[in-house]
Amino acid sequence: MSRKRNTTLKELSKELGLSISTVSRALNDHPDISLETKKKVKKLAKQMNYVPNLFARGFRSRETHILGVIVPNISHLFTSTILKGILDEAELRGYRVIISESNNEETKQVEMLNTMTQFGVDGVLMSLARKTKDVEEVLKILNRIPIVLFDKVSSKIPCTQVVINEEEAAFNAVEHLIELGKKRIAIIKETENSYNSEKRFAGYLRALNQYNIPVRDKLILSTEDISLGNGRRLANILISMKKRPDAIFAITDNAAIGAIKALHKFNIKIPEEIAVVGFSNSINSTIVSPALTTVDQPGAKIGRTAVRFLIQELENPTSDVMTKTVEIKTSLIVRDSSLNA
Amino acid sequence: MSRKRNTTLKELSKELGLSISTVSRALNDHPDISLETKKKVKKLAKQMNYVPNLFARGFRSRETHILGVIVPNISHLFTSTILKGILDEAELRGYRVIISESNNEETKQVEMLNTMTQFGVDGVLMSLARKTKDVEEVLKILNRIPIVLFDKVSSKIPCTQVVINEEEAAFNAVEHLIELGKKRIAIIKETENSYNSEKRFAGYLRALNQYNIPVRDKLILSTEDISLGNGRRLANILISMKKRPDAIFAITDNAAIGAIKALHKFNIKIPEEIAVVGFSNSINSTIVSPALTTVDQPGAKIGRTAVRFLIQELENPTSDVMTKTVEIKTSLIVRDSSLNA
DNA sequence: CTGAAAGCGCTTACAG
DNA sequence: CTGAAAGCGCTTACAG
Repeated sequence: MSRKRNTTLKELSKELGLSISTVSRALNDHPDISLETKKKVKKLAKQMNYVPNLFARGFRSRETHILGVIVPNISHLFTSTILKGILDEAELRGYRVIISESNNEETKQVEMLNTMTQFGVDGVLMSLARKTKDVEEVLKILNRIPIVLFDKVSSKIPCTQVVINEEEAAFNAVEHLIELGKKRIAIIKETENSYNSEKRFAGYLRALNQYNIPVRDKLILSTEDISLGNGRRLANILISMKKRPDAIFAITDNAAIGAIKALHKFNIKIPEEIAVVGFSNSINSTIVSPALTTVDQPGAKIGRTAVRFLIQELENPTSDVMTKTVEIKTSLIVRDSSLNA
Repeated sequence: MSRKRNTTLKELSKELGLSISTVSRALNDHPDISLETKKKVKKLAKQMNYVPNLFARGFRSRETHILGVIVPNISHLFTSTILKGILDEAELRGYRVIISESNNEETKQVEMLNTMTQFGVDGVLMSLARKTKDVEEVLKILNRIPIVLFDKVSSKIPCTQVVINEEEAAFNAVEHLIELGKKRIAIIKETENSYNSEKRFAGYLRALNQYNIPVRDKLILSTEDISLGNGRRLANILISMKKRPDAIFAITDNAAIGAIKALHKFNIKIPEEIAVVGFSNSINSTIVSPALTTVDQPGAKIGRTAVRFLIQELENPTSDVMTKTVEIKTSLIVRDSSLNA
């Protein structure tokens, strides 16, 4: 099938007997051009199905109006919700979005960052790969184009960072358990000191301290990979204790759901004997029974906010280095796993 | 923060005292250039952190190596799994991917298609918006660049289509229920004749016919929006029948899960009294209890296949119009909702 | 083996 | 009000 080539300004100008410049100006509603000419030009343009080659335009102005997005894993519900927000907001503002995955590999992340700049993206939105240690390469790119980090961020990279109020969210979750009368509140967190895990743990500690509840090391469990399986495994450890906890705060929904499954096996009543709270408000949290109390993270809002800050930076290049951290508010969704305790 | 501009060939050539052409050729390993020159050039290029401007390159060759992707909704797990496959395969073959959403609106779909061509994407991968009726505009675009459809497709668009074996998958699911000894098998499907719903319904009918089981209109329920809530609602109708069905085949997991929740409320034993089978193998299907028997759709494979066909078409533009339909095999995952019945 | 020049499609300062 | 020309960064046929 032979493809039609796109109509160009040249073709239009030849057809009209006008210069390319005039045609270009007419289409862009330049004030110099007479109304009559504009009409004529626009009419033919429509007829010949003219679409401007944005590539050529961007090439000249050194602006592509393309934003790069790098995330660890696109098929994570929370991530794709953020992406939705990014797409919406970008489109609204006339930007296109190129998305790629780092698969949580630091080398891949740097590689993607490099090809993105090669492609001439105007800026990059990025959620860091797990265990990103060496930020040298990222800083190099940051010298060339603006970057805005979201969700998985790092204080080692001086740029705008959009996150949820992790610490406060965790505090609220644990406070909720305390208000329920729970005293022995276990936490399931990550071994590695990821930004998110650390903050949520800090919130947990602050809540206990504020309510004068002793922090018990035995009730603080960690796992490398905070999955459903590991949630189940760690919950089993908690269940086997002589003095069981009366609540479990897992820093992800999946781990919380694993815990629920484990409690179920042992016929432990949720929330009467042990209440469970998760983090994310994933779809699963409504499917599991009892439905899971969890922290709702407004993904789309995070995405939209990140785009807004990036574009602001792009369109005001004179402003100072942006290094602010923007916190998006979360809310606790109380469901059966911690109700009527 | 003042941004460093990217190094250009011009800068390199000035520094080296060579012409731009020579530098370009050296970097591209043109056989004409002496090894010595190549070494010198490459060394400086690395030193000065030179990255070719792919934009300029693509602009000249009229190939951007960017693929456009349009999906109804990115934050659908199945969709994002397909996207994962698309990203992987595209990257492997040196293509970038621009993603956008149609939000299931036909006008938005056309709009996205237009801006994508404006952007100069080499080709488009698309899953159609629900109820896409007017394919005129799509055909117009198809005259300019190749399109490959996946998942939500339409026979009205003459191009390569990548789908799962919907009909056979549904057949297998229903056959499985029949082999369990079920005789009154209800189906929950979509009102509207979407490609997927129609095919799955056809598979259902074929299975019943093949096993000489009468098709009962009362057991065929439809809903506009095949959601969890509607699954629950329709299941309630089935439950209230004098002669209840002994199995429910819902054409989506969500609807199946809704059905399970409804059965649960009425203390109906699953699968002994009523078995349930879904379609998608979403994460939820393992979270719900009993775990749901469902059809696994290899999303990543669909994505990868679609990319492969598109690129093949791009790189062999001489070949005839491509209109083949590629079917990706699914498999039935049997879980507790239909086990030991 | 290397260079000067044209051209991809567009915009825009400069002339008229 | 309109046009000729330069230029964005690159590749490549044409000369030498």
